[in-house]
Amino acid sequence: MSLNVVKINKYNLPLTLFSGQTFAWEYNEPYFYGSTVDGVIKLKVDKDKLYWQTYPQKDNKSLVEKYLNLKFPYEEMLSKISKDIHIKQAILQSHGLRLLQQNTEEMILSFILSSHKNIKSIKNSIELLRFKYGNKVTIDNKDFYTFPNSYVLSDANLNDLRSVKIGFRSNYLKEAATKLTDKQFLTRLHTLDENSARAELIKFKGIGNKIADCILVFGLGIYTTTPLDVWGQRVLTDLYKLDKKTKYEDMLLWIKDYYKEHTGWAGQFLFEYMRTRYS
DNA sequence: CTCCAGGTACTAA
DNA sequence: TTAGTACCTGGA
Repeated sequence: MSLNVVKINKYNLPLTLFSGQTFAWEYNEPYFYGSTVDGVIKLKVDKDKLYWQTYPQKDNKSLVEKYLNLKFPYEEMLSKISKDIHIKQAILQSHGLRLLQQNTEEMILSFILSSHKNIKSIKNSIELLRFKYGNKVTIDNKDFYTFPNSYVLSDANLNDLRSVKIGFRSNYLKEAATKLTDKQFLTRLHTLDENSARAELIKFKGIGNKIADCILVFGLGIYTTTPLDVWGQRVLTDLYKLDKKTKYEDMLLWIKDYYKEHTGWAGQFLFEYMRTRYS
């Protein structure tokens, strides 16, 4: 199957796909394969050209454009957030890092699995989940499995769900999937402002502050906030000298006030900076 | 064997 | 509102 091509500028694909926003990707030189709920996306970069194809529905340009957030005014944002030495270094170190815009349903379901687990373990569970409940798509003689939709997961037997090694999260996953089968919920979620959307997300069992912010930024494309995990909080205490006892909400208020409408982007750069510096 | 993970729910003050 | 604790499980 032939690949489509689109011009890109300052887009660091590997960094973006493996920066913790998504657990859907694998690299098989020279291709990246992303198994999402909307199908499998295959990508390859050659200088300023991005080659792509989607499966099983071919040539799904809108999916790729949206997922990779290709239309976002990147340079403009960079100049606005370059306010101090820390962020400038972070941008320099991770030039071309982008925020993806992933399917909201997949964001909710996959990030519920992320709590109190390490990245390797999260990836492993999601891979098992796709294998067990997703649709098989064969590309380049290799089998991929899409991320299961909410109907499939809401129907899943709890003991079967547990076999993907998600422990106590299996209840949360099934409950969330059931709620997500109501498509009006998602439609409405997309119309809400940041705080209303967060309030709705936190109603899910298994979603608290941090995961809600992940979904707001990586799924809904709301950039007035950012998830503050352990690394994000370290950014604020170590680089910006906030008191270590500051609560999540207050840390968030601080960084939101500082980076305004581009908080999500700044947070992503700083997170990456901190993670690679101290881990 | 023990410890802990890119958090969250639950309970008691 | 705030602090303390348990949680499935695999990997270090």
